[in-house]
Amino acid sequence: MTGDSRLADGSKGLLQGKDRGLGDPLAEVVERALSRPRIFRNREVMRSDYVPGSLPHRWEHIRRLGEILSPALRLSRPSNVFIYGKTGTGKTAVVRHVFKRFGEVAEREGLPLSFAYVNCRIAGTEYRVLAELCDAVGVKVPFTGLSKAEVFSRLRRGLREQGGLLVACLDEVDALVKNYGDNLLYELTRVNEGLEAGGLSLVGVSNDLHFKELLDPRVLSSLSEEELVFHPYTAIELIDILSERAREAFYEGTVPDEVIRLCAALAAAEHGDARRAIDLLRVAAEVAERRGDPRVEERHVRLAQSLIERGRVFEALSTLPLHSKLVLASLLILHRNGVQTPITGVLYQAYREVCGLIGVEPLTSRRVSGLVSELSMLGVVEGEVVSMGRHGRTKKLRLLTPVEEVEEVLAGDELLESILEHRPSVLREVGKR
DNA sequence: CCTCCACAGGAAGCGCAGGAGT
DNA sequence: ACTCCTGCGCTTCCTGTGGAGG
Repeated sequence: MTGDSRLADGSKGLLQGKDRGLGDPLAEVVERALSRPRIFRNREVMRSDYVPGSLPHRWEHIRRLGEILSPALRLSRPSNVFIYGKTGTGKTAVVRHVFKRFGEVAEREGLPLSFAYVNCRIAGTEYRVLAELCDAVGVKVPFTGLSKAEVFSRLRRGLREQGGLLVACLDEVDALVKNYGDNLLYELTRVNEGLEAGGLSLVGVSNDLHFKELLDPRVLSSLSEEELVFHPYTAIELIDILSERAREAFYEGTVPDEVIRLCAALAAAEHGDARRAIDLLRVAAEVAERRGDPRVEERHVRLAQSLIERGRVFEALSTLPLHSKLVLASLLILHRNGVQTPITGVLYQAYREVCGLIGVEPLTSRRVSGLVSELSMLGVVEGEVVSMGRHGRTKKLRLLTPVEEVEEVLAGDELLESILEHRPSVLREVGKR
């Protein structure tokens, strides 16, 4: 994910010493690794998918969710719950915490009760969400090949035959609904009809506060029989969270309070995202450890901040499909030639030329405009719709990512590297205006 | 005030891949 | 071998629109 150690390494540094040639190239690395002052006691604790034993400042939410779901322990179907709040406010952690505890109880008491956690954005499609739910009730379905209706009826049958309860958390449901509409949710909220014993309870989780507006009123009322709202953490709360993690993750005295306060303050400034705060502290500690410094300091945090940012950009850009890269390359070429904010038409022409240079069939303008929107959702470019009167209505595009970073990514690709020096003929027309 | 440009962006549908069932 | 299903990337066709210039 963001700022992982591969990126934090700075691969350039690794290459520089490669030809010294004498002896065992690993000897020094091994020695340094063993002798270096250690900062991490337990790295796991700082990972983003770690479920902590206690969640500071979320006791109330845990208790509420526990109360709502508690009928499950008596094998009666709990109300559906809808949870919303921004990223990194502890929604997922709270749900997982409650699921884990209840799961333990169910197992101890031998209750026919199971808990499923599905991240809809990662699952990606309605089919895969359904497949994961099936999996949770012990029904095996193939990756693909069945109609959704078939998978759905198998889920139903599974629930009926098992006669138990399934409490399913659909994390990031907004992603599902935005792409596929609320059909699946509607079906799922109705799955209990005609089941005498057992059934399905849903815990919907969304980052998007306006998500409710996308839902059919019937789905909404059934999904949010209960509601929980998570507010962003304040800087003070983040300090507690980080301190608690730090106590487990690091050796004593290696992470001073002011470092924690800095990480908390930086993350609080960006919507109180606890995950960001934890990532920042983790990467800062990794930087310090790699440099052989005995403790984490402010400069490590600053460095971590830029590493995470660059890592995110690099990751996002280098995994882009070919034509998105070509669009980006076109934008870069125009930028290099002094056109910082080209309009759609100019970009598309430059793109077609670029395609011609490397012998790739260009996509239609409609598709390219879609790619541009994707890039702008990634925060790589910015598009502002402007009206130029007689000259129509179009979009002014601008690179948001620093040029050098885009160059770095594109230059890594042989095919693209060769076109970056191109001087598009569109420029002449642009010059005329 | 009206026109009309140069697109934005929605809707629908196509062809293909990957896979299941028969 | 054949049919049927979904997802995906894409094209085609379309309607909508802010405002400079007439």
